[in-house]
Amino acid sequence: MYFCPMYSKEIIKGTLKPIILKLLEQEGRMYGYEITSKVKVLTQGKIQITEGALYPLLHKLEAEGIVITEQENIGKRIRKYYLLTPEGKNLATAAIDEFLDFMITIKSILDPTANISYGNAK
Amino acid sequence: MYFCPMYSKEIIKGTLKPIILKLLEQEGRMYGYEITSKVKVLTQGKIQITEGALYPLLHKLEAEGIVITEQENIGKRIRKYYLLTPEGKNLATAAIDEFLDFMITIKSILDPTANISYGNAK
DNA sequence: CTTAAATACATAAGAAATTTATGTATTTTT
DNA sequence: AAAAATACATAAATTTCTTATGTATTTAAG
Repeated sequence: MYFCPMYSKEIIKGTLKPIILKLLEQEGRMYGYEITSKVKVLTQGKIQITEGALYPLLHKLEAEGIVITEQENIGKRIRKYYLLTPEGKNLATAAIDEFLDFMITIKSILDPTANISYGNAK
Repeated sequence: MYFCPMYSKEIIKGTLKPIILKLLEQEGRMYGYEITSKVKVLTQGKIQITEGALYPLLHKLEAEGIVITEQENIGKRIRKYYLLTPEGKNLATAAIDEFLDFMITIKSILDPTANISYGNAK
């Protein structure tokens, strides 16, 4: 039985950052591998963040002061937790709100019927 | 009074193709400039497709057999209409469905509360 | 017990999508 | 008469992500 294929690659463009910021906002702190597995579970395998996309983005967010890191030793392995800075929290809220708003806009084009509302508008 | 700013650039990545395919499916045929203005109006200026993104994409869709063109002379100006081929219509339907599905998935992460449904699920 | 899979990080080369900039020319509005 | 809108187009640069590769530890499976 086959179900839940991954989305085509182009479609995910631009969504990684909001996803990561949302998860960090929600969970307080997360490490890289944890983010990929969490997203995989949450999306039933439909979104699989690649390491080549994740780690450079996390490093960039750190360089920009959006996140800070805490290292922990798990046995002989290193685990690097990422946390939002106060500035990062503001940015996260803004980025998530913008993305949700954006999705309403896109949906109004791609699925116009869904936009007809009678009294239960936002 | 200021409202309706444009979305940040990153956010729009990956949405151009589904938008164009949807509009062509809906309108039957459209020319490039018409697509940009229609999208601008539909989104209250929040999405402004740049020509540098639009035209190369339309040419690519043509090269791939997803659309065909019809030229018309408006005075001394040329207007190039784009139409979906039968193959393009199938692709359009698939791409739009995938995108709508993708948005449900993303929304379940970015706005988990919106996902709690009691009996009115799709 | 030893091999494969999972955990956990990282980076570099290349592809793809888009922005920014630039160009040409006509038509309409101010 | 000039500015803005219409209408196309392309090229260079940037951003974002994929693919590929690398290292090393820990757990599960055969």
